[in-house]
Amino acid sequence: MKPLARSFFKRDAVLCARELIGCTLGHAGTSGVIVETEAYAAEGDPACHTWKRHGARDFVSRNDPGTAYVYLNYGMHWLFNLLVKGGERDGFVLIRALEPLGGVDLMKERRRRGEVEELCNGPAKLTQALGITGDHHEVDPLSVRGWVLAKPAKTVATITSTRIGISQATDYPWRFLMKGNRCVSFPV
DNA sequence: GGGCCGATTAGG
DNA sequence: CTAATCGGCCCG
Repeated sequence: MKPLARSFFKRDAVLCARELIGCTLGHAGTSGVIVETEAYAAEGDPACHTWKRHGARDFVSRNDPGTAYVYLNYGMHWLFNLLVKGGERDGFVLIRALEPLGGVDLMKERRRRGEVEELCNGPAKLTQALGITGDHHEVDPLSVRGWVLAKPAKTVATITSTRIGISQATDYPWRFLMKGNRCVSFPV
């Protein structure tokens, strides 16, 4: 397990989303293996925030690759993305599910419920379990203390499907899951 | 300023 | 199936 380099986020956003499967994400005493992601492209993707929001476009131009893009959805759920920039396609990778690894008791405390496999099997569940909020918007996990972002020793088998929970560009095959993992949000 | 909508979740 | 709950966007 090696820490991800800045260059990991300096390439095609869709490729990056696929390669994040199997990587470890950690924050504030908790960590998990990334088992589900989705890619959103800064250009030409109606489902990406950059399509409508000036603020999102500004975020892309202002920040370095690897920076966290955290936003509030439905007025109550924080969703965690990583900025990909400087490669073929700029964009974001939404982290949608983790397999809990470390600090499981702390996760349960923060979530106040759940079987281990339901602690992080959704984009808003995992931010709650890892203690990620709007305070972490625009922070850089690659250089800020308390964060872990690391690569697995071996490559993992992934499954590709269309993105879920959106109403625009529903046919893009930009959702990635770890093959056979039970901690994904909605199994294919 | 008002109305609408959403990359979701838990509970009935 | 729906309520919860609020920032950003589009009007006007």
